[in-house]
Amino acid sequence: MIIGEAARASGVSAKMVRYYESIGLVPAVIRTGSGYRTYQPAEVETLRFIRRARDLGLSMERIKLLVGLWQNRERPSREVKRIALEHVDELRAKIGELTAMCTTLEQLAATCHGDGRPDCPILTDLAAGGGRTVPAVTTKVAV
Amino acid sequence: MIIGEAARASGVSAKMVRYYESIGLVPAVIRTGSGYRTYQPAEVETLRFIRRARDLGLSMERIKLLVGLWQNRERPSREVKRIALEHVDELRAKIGELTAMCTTLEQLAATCHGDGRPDCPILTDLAAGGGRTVPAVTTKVAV
DNA sequence: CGTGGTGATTGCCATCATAGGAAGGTCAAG
DNA sequence: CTTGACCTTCCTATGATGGCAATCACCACG
Repeated sequence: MIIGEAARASGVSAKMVRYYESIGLVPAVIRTGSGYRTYQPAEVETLRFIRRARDLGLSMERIKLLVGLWQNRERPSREVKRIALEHVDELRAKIGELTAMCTTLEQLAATCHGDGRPDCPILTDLAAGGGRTVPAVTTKVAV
Repeated sequence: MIIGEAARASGVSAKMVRYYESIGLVPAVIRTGSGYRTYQPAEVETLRFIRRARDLGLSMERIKLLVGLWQNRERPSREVKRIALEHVDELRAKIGELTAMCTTLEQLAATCHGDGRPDCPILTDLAAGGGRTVPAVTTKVAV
């Protein structure tokens, strides 16, 4: 299989396949005489694994760990679970942040009549400081 | 006021103040003879406005619109409300995505015994395809 | 055997908002 | 005058991906 076929079979774009190889997430594969990358079923499966992990919002760093654990038959499941739960914690934190923002904005919007008149509590609040906004604690979870 | 003072007074870093100027979010300010940017109270207030909008997770694009509306005394509050509600919709969508990911991962983690044994349903599921994962619909809301 | 079309290769640029640093100029206090 | 804090511009990096361009490889058809 060459890269386009492996891409279709795994759901990872050819571009991303090369990128994953360049950052060492997957090892370099065997090339044909003319330089085309060739993929074995096991390598396609790894790509699919990575794709699903990304769909769950895991960072490259954690996916790297998981791929390593996945390919090691001796791994303790404790490790895998720990990584998964760390990610769950981050997801929850992020959800909390977004929810707080959403709530604040909804409240502001609710008090804005939203017609042709210029006075607007949303702008007033942004200008004055609205002490109830939650500062954005930037985390790494971005999907 | 020079940039460091304006930064402290507004909560926006000096670095970001220059960046906002470079992208046209705020107009260029008057310089001293030696090239230092000088800030008037009104300009500091604008920076504070921007900072609060960012704390609510608004994109630069929307903040640009809001700053324009804020400085226009004739604006219809309808416009402001529309922008705010668009952002609320995006926040809700993002929260939904993250929640789905979180739920999936929590369920997987719950079925993993997490001890020294190597068998792990989390890895099994990632490898096999776990049809209940929600594909990551990338939106622009990232805080 | 030539040619056309599809797909591979590498490499560079862009995103978005922010952080860090280097190299050099400016200013106020000691 | 020196020191140190501050300013200036420019460059680089982040994370994951998309896009573009030049060049090359392959297959099928005439």
